[in-house]
Amino acid sequence: MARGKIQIKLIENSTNRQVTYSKRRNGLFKKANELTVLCDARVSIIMFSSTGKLHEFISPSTSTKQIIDQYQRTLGIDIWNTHFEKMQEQLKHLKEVNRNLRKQIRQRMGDCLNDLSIKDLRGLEQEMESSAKLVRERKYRVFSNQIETFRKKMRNEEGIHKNLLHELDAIKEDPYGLVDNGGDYDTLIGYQNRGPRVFALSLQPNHPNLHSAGGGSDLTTYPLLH
Amino acid sequence: MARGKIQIKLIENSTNRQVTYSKRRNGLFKKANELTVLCDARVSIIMFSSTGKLHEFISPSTSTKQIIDQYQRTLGIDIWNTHFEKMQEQLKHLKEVNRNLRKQIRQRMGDCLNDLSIKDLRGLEQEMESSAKLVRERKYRVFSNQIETFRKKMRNEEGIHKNLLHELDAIKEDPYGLVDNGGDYDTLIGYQNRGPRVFALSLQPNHPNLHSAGGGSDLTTYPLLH
DNA sequence: AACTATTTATAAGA
DNA sequence: TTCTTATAAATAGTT
Repeated sequence: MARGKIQIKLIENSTNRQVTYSKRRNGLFKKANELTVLCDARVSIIMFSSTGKLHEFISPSTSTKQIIDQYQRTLGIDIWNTHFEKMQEQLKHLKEVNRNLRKQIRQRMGDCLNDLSIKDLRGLEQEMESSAKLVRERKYRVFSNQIETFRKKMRNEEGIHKNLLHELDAIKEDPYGLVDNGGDYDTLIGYQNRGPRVFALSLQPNHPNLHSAGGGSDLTTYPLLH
Repeated sequence: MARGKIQIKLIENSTNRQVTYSKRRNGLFKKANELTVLCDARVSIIMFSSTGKLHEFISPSTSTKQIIDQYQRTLGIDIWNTHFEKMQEQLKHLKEVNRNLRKQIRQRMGDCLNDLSIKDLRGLEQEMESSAKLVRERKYRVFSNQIETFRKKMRNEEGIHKNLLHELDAIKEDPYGLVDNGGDYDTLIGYQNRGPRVFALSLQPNHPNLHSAGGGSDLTTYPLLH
């Protein structure tokens, strides 16, 4: 429209086309903006170049989403709304279910009983009693399991303790038994090998180490005593 | 842009604004069309006038839905998805809450007790016992209310019954009393009016209708648990 | 990206 | 709304 009229048909020269696209795009957006301001309108322009590049204009007072939503509403079309509304319904439903669940719990806590008939109350009471029974049984079961486990541990520890006392007695009754063997290194070595047990005993005389029995760490004492 | 320069600001005169909107809209659409042809682009223009009227331009080779879909895809599917994903998260969260609520209820029904420690079990048991007490108390209360209401009704009916018997006796003692009254229908009518109550009593003597007392709904527990 | 001759859009009036 | 037209704005082709 300057330096010569052009026909409105595809610009063959790719570079020219690109340039014209850019110039006219700016022109279009400028016009759109002027229209927005002059006439208090809301305009959304979305365009893709032949190379697939996206450009958009949106009136400052709004957003593309708003425009498209309103567009849909105006045309009564449903592009995403089917999906969207389904989700909203699902949400609503879940909230309702949730509310009911909470109510149930409250009823099971002795609250919110006003809507219940005698029949309901009787049913609820009986159910709660039998449920409480189950809880109680479970409690006893867990409890007695623990007791049993503890007893086993105790018995085990008692055995260890008894053995240790026996060894201690043996040592006391023959305190010089080792000296009789004189300079025999073998025996000494043997003694040293057995030493740790004694040291363990004498170092922790008041610590029948209950923890070790479970297995685990102190592998020295436990295996030898059985 | 002719016959005088204008400032780009809202046109105060409503008629002028309307005219300008129309003219410039045409101009914009013409430009958009030229751009489409010259540069092989695809353009979507959606606009709303200040009065909410919708106008749209779409390049002949495509459709508004296509443009909008491509727009979404190009932007990384993220115009509605923010909203959308929020909803999904909310959904997920609600489902989780739901799951927990159901678990709580199951525990209160004596099920799913495996994860609970003795402490938990003890707490649950005590709570359930005190709750059961509340339910029981409520049951007694509703029940005794109903008994009381029923007694009142009974007393009332007994009174009516007694009166009727009296009347009957009176009639027996004076079997021709009616003749004395001659054609006076009042007595007869009075008797009939009170009749239905007697029928009601005699028809449901064994149905102290317990359910109806609760009034409300059976909104309770059970349907939700499955 | 800048320039500019020319075309096009359009404000105001009819 | 549409037409007219003087004038502002856009822009094709050039640098």
